[in-house]
Amino acid sequence: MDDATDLREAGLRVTAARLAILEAVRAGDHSDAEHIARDVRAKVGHVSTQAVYDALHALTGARLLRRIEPAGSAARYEARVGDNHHHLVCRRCGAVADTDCVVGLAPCLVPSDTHGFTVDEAEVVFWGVCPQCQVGSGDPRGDGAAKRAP
Amino acid sequence: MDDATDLREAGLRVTAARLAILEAVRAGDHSDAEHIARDVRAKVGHVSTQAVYDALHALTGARLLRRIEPAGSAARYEARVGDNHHHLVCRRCGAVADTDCVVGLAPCLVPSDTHGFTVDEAEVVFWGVCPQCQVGSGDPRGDGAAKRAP
DNA sequence: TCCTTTTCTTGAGTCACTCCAGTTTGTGTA
DNA sequence: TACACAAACTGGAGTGACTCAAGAAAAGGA
Repeated sequence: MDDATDLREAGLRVTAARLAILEAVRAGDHSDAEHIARDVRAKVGHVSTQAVYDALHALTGARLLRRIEPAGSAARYEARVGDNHHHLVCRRCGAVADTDCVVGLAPCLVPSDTHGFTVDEAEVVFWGVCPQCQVGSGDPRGDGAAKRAP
Repeated sequence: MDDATDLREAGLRVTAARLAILEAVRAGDHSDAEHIARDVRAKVGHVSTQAVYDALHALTGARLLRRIEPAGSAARYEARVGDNHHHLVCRRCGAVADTDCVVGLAPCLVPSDTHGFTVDEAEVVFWGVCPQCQVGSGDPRGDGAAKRAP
């Protein structure tokens, strides 16, 4: 798969910044905007934070990236799109891991009572403690699920 | 059930503000902090925003309230605690509705691969469109999820 | 190569909290 | 009832994560 082609097919222009963002998201593991911006800058030099947000929005809109937002932390981005998978989030350090959908198709679950809503997606977040934090048993970063410390 | 007793049992002091907050959360349907603060002020006169946040934290910590945070909107609070239910969220106006858990006990789902995480809760959010928004097909101006544009 | 449209930059602004230090108040004890 | 003290509250400042706006730069079709 070629990023430039993907961008063009989505009707977006191909720029070094976007290519770098796509690459950074793929390399990073559910990175947040700040993290991605840092990676991109390391690759292509100066890129403004706003440009990163803008690109992230465009890429998310074009379904080239997926945005997830676990409660209590900033938005994260991942390159795994097109399938309907869910996430494991660590309550202590905020680490995120993918886990496959139990059912396969969205919405993979049906609520017991829809209250008249037309449901098109079921988002499942599994809260728990990651292996690293289990080992370090104490709170490795104090701040709970807040800001993420890799 | 008596709110004052609940507070005392949780080791919290009983104040007019806290009682009003509990009542406001119960009356409102998944209100956010701003909303709750307004209701509380209407009831007991002046209460600072910080006092509201502080009380909301204390009450959430004491399991008298539950905090939910749908992506893209501010934290909401609800008084239904103790059971493991899930939420329906409207993509247009941000309205939130409860739906019972299909299983009953947390975690009601088990991920296909835990990646070593010890999972204690599965949070399920069903995204869709509420009845009002289906009818008005535009944005009805729900009290809203604030910033989520259609 | 030119021109249009999209992207990016700089800078200011907003929202939803959080932190801090000092004051007030609810409660258990005397 | 009075008192002491920790919990609760106040006002103000600060922070992180974005969002908005306007002008400059770059991509890509003609």
